[in-house]
Amino acid sequence: MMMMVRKSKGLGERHQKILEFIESYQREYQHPPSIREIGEHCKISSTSVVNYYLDQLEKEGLLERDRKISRGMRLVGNNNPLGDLLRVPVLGVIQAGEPILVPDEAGFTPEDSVEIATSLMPSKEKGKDLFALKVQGESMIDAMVNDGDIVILKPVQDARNGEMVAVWLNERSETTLKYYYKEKDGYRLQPANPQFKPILIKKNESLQIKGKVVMVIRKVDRYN
DNA sequence: TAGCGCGAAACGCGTTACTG
DNA sequence: CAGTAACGCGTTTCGCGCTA
Repeated sequence: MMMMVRKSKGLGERHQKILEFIESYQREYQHPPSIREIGEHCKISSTSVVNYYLDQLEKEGLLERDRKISRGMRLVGNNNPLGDLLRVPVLGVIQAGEPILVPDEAGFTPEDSVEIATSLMPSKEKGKDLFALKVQGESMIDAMVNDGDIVILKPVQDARNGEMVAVWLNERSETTLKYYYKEKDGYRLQPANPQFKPILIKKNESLQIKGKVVMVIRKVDRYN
């Protein structure tokens, strides 16, 4: 006998509508909608039904849910052509110009986070506990790192010469973003902007590498 | 009859706002 | 400043109508 019933796979009208709504809501508000908001928009009067559909979408692999957190849902699959997003915490601001004092003893203050598509990442860095810093200053301008950009870093203790790193200068209580070179009598922190002089660290001063830059998110100023 | 699609309402829990 | 009321939100339970 013929049936017009939905197959167990495949999406019904409401599934589609919910997905579209989540997507557009997310674009507008930068976070997912609540169950009640979905219901309201999709003409579903009961939260249990929305939950019911979200469960199904999750089973279909179109949605990920985190039940610990309210609004804990995320679209996956073809809805995001770039692939999964990785949330990277922005731990604070780092100087790429003259190094300056930083507010707390850890060197960084938690602030915000950015999402980057894993498909854009160097594959070896995936899954590491990366962190991000907002760049202030222009000493790395020739390395395509500008004031206001965000750099993604991998936490490391050592770096090879020529790598761009975030370092903590113990004796000076300062952080800075520079190219790293180890030399006979200490370290040289080289800016990429010829207008800035390298910072020379003598052997008796200590320096702590916080991480090396694996990716740069450029800020494009469209207002001038 | 069993299972699905759906709705109403109660419930639980964390956060925010108010108040003495 | 503690106590509590209000709120936002997700989860659970129950029940109804339909159909295979």
